[in-house]
Amino acid sequence: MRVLVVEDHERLARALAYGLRQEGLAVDVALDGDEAMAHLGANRYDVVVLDRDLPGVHGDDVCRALAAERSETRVLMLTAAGSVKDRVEGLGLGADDYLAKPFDFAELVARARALARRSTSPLPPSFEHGDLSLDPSMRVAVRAGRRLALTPKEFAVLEHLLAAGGRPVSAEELLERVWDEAADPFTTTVKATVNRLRAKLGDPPVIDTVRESGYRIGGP
Amino acid sequence: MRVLVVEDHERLARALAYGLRQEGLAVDVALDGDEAMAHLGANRYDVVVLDRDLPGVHGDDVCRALAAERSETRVLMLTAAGSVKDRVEGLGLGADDYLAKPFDFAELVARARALARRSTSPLPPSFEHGDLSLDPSMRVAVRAGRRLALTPKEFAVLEHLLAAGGRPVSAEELLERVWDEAADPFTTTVKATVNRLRAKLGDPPVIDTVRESGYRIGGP
DNA sequence: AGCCCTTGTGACCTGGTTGTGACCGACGAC
DNA sequence: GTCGTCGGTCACAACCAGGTCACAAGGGCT
Repeated sequence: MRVLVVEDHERLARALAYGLRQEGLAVDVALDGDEAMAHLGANRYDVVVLDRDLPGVHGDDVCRALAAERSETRVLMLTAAGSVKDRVEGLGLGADDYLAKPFDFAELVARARALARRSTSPLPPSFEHGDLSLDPSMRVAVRAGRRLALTPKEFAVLEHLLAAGGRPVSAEELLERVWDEAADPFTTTVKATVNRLRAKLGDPPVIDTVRESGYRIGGP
Repeated sequence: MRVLVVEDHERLARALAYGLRQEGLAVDVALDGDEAMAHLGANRYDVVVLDRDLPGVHGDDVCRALAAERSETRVLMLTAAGSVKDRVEGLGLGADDYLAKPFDFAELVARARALARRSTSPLPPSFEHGDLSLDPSMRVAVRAGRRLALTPKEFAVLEHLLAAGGRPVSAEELLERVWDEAADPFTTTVKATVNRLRAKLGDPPVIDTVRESGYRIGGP
């Protein structure tokens, strides 16, 4: 677990770093806002312990910057002022937690740990093929930089073809996967849908036909 | 944003629920630990405001149970005792934040919001999208320099769509997150609310419809 | 009490999506 | 070359997800 301590009082900064290291955390120190920004640009931290009153770039601005780039890094803000108003303000800025000086050191550690505990987010799968990309979770398909307006069926068919990764997919398989169990194998539905899909995909062609076997995504 | 209030003093529970609803949150109430577990099993909450002293299943146990199943739900613990020792203990149990009675209501709300923000993904305290900006903590939405008069439900829906960051959000998901348990899944409520929201947002359109997938914030 | 704002509700409308069959065109077998 | 088969193309109609609207219940505020 990696922590950045941002605190302009050098004495306090050292004490914090020492204490946190004793707890088994990896700690870097920044003595002002600019230094903090530099560290944050260079490394990935789980938690930033951030003094609000800083020379140079203000603590609030560091906080805002992190929020603006949707960083994974959590912010635990420290402040001299302990009034309720300040606390609410700090949380409003995008801080994830707030501690007023003077604080108990055990509490600081406990809070830092609580913040770091769940800071991971899984990446959704998406497909790329040449100038075509498709993101199922976003429900977005892009060809050559242009967003495609695909209908649900078209999107689902394209998704399956991409997921097959070049393997030919038969009409029966598509019927089974994309359509529901009421699928009538003797209709021309798949043909029609693929036809419309191809039209929307434009040139050069993406979907090849393999006679007797079905459709597949063409070579790059 | 969906919240479960667990508090055995009915009077306080009602007051909390009322106040949080005023803030535009969807609130359910449980009056003891067993009720709490039942609610937690049935629904997905962003935050649980949890009294520590409870009849039946103790607050600490509710907390442990959530921690054990690595739930996404954040716990904001309330306690009569305000000593530092208690606070550390609470955090150690898996609570994400801790508030001693008597507490300031504005702070409770701010902390609940901050916790909820963490639970979905690390989100900035405010959203910007084109000429639209929205600040949840201030409950202010602005389009093209003009402040929008949004109702609580409209605001919450817009907030969720912005928080989803372009991912389509289904009507079910919105019902689940913005409305509380009293919501009837077979009604046209979401449609109507989105309709009114669109009208207030004006042109050009901000909310796209993705057929069979839901609504999403449109392209930049 | 009376007013107004918010929200829920159902009826109705609408346009895109999809299924369908007729027809066409390409390719391979002989 | 001729034929047969498979796949492509097209226009059309039905369907249904979603949009719109008016109204009413509920609750807060004066």
